[in-house]
Amino acid sequence: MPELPEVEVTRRGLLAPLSGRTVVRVSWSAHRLRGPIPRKLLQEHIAAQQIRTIDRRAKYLLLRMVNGAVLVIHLGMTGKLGLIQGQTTLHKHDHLVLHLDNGLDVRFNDSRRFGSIVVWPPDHAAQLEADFSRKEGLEPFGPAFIADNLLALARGRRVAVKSLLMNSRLIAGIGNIYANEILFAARIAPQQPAHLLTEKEWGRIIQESRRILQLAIDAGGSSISDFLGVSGHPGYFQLQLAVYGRKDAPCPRCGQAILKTIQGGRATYHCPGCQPHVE
DNA sequence: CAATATACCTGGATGC
DNA sequence: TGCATCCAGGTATATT
Repeated sequence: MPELPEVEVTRRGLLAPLSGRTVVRVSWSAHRLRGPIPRKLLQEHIAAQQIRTIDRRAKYLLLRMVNGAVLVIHLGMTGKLGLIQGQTTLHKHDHLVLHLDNGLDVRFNDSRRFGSIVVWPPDHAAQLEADFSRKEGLEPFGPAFIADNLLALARGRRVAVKSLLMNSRLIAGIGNIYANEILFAARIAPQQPAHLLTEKEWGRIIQESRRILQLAIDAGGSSISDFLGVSGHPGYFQLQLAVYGRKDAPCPRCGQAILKTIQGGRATYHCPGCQPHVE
């Protein structure tokens, strides 16, 4: 579910309510997520500790504790973080609860359990973060997200430009919904081999990436099936989607029918009129 | 190395 | 109503 905008909306929703709060207790479900829940590390380094701030890298949230530990949370496909009164009954698929010193809970709910929870202990946090960050791609809002760098990344890669955009080791935060939308806005066919794109075309991808991701953040994210912000409110960017999920509907720009294809195993939407495939 | 397939899960939509 | 089937926003790992 959550791509960069949804993760960022979650971060912004949690930042003020959590900054300076103390996690008095941590509890968890019996299930594993993508990996096992690190019970011991949660107990040792997160319980009874104060939260300093929350950052985002790629689609990961980094809850930084005053003691130097970092709680790393990935929402997977169906993960949500909610802020709720502590006495509320646990819901199905609640897998982690941070009990705060003001009686509120932060609850991580994830039905498909594709999310992940990792703790970096204070002693090793800097090294672990450096190792982690090196494996993640360019941040779309970062200073290195420039045409020269994308041109270099694409050099020699015959893979479709959409697959390159979604490759998290190369570019961070862009998943299937926003890859489709960005390429539509940039008027580039998703199946275009990446190495054929010009510097000018990469420039359009950069500009449209930033514009669309920012619009989506401002709209509270996209609630396609079940994304909710921390207060339980949905996002509204799905109402502005031009191509994603709109097979056979008229293109908002030229009126031609939107095509749905499968590319790299993922549903791909584009307008054959506005995004011509050039060989 | 690059590209594709598969596995991890539940639940909602769809079709019979 | 029930049941089978397909599909879903991500990513790590295996396979070609």
